[in-house]
Amino acid sequence: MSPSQSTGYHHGNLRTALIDAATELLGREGNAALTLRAAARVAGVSQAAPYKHFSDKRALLAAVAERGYTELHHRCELVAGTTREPHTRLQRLGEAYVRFALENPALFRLMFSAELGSMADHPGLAAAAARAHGLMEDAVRQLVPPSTLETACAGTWSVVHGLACLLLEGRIRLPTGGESQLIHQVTASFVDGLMPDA
Amino acid sequence: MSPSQSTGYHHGNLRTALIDAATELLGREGNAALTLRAAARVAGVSQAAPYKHFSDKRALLAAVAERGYTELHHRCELVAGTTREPHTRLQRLGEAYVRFALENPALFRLMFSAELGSMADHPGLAAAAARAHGLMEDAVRQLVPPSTLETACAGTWSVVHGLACLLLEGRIRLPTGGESQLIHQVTASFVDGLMPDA
DNA sequence: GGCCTTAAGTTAACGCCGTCAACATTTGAA
DNA sequence: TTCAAATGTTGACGGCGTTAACTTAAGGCC
Repeated sequence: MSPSQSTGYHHGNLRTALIDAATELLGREGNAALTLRAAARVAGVSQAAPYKHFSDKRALLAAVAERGYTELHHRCELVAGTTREPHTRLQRLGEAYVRFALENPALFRLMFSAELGSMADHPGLAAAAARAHGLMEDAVRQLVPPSTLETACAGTWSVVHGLACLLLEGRIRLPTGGESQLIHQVTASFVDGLMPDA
Repeated sequence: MSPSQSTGYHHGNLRTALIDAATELLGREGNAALTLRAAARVAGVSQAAPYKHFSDKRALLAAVAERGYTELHHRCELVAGTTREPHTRLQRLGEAYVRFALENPALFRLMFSAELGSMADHPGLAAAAARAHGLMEDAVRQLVPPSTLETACAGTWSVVHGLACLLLEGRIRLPTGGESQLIHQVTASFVDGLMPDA
């Protein structure tokens, strides 16, 4: 019998079920609909049950965000694994980052929300975020001299993150060619600018 | 007698007082402390009074955000007015943007928060945001050919916005030299990369 | 100056939220 | 088998956004 089977009174795997429920609520109805009570309702337990598995609401949010970082990391790994050439690889990584954000708007917002509090309070979340970030750092390392690595890395992450945020909130007027082309052009021209001399 | 004088029962200028109160709460205690009831308490009126001036909480948030965009625009104007050389001007604009974000973290988050809903619901907010954005667009126009303006503009905004967000949420490990130097280097190297040929 | 519409306040209530204390049930190890 | 610990339940608290119903002050009109 799987550990996720319910036995009537005891749920079996409520922690995971709550993260599932929260993720679903976030994806389907947005951040405002993601409440502890709603997650409990979806999971079919009482309002206070989540407190046996999460110290407070932020702990559940952190678990959802952690799953988001893991998924982002997974997608980036796929892209990195199928692209050898360093410029192209970094550029595709950037595109994958932005695409992930646009496909999971509420989740992406949560992953960078101040609601989560300090990363220090959620070690698992910090680790998952660091793994995702590490992929990009590796790709940058193959393009720039070590002396400029930190700046180049911060710059790369900033462009893709900023582009994701601005598109997500509808702050950028889309040019002819649409979203995909803008993403391609912005990431491509940034990666070109990274090279010491063109 | 100024229109902001209270006459006992009637406040005199409650709308402005509520925006003041909300801005203060946001700055001193953060987003979570910014509630309609708290703003009303600070302004010294009852919990329902704000509804005579704002249709709902989001309308108050939009007014606060609008003020934020106006202040950001003001700061950027000062920088743009005192820097003639186009590269330097754009770079300083970027630095000013990031500095504004770091000095007003909660306000900056609100200005780009999905809580505000669509910009179409808040024309004043949209206009204030467009003015601030326009300054940057002008600076970019002096650096790149018209054919790449849109991409360059999106890229520029993305870097500075992304850098602001990541620093704000403590996601970037600070190199030796600290925040200011990182901001300077990232913006400078991006502006350098903008030029058609170095 | 008195009247009366209306803008701008008030109080009281509704349902929802996060959270906690007190209690109930199930599980598994001694 | 017994009993402690883990995992559930109910019911309550205060705070939130929001609304309805009521009260007060301001300002134009005769």
